[in-house]
Amino acid sequence: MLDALIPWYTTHARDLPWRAEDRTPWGVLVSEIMLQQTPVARVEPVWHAWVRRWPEPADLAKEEPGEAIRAWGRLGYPRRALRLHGAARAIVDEHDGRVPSSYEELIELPGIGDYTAAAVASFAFGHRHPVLDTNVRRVLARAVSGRRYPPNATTAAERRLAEELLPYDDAPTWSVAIMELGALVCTARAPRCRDCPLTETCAWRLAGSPEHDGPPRRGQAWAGTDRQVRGRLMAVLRDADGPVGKERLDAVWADGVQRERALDGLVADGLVEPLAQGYYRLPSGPA
DNA sequence: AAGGCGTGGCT
DNA sequence: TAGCCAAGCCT
Repeated sequence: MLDALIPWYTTHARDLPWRAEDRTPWGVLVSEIMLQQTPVARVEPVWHAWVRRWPEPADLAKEEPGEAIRAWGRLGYPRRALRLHGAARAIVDEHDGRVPSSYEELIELPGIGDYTAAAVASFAFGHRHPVLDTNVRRVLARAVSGRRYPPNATTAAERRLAEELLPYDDAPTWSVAIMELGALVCTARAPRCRDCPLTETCAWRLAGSPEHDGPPRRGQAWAGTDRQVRGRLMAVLRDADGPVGKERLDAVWADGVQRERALDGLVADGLVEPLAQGYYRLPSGPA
């Protein structure tokens, strides 16, 4: 089933740098972390700058964590930068500076969960692991299960299906192909079924493209949340050369209770380092 | 296991 | 316009 995926991929794949012939495991790992919840177009320039500046895990491991956060720029979810820095240090300390190749070792690294461990093991090392990201889940929901969207949380049935479908011959190419189809054609909001190589056998199409049934899909509040305040605080610290006085942080949000809560949260998360005299900076410390 | 966690483009 | 959405992870 889904035999048309790889032929479609060979003619429609985007030319992305972390897929190039000369890709490195470190470059693949960096790309996968950056791509967590962040679109390709925003990742690409930051990825180039990152791997040029830190070509090996050891290069990043020597830096302060704050430098990683600053280089992360506006990709969002800056905890990922902190965890990537932590992963680089763990790779140096525990793996002789080389990105480990096994799923079991990869998933032990900070910021690497099931998806990213499977993706790096597959795309950097050619191993066979089901790569179950949001694109794959959506394509399988439609093409196989006849539903517009997959369940909110990944189910055992989805894992079983992904494992059953994954070929033993060149699993990584199959995985990147189904991901690419989800990203370019079988998109969430307005799928381009006319351009889809699976359209004639797609269970969702054959069922008449029914609307989503099941519990509503969870949205993410933004305006007025602590996340918005945290984002503003981090922007000030990122754009500053050195320590920042409290009064400059106080200027980003009027509600003092919420502002303090957000700042405390950033400190607790290790994203901000408090200094004496009411000054703050991006973290210099070990973690 | 449900919710927190950034950012910006697209419809 | 205001949501919706983007290669998730962690607790």
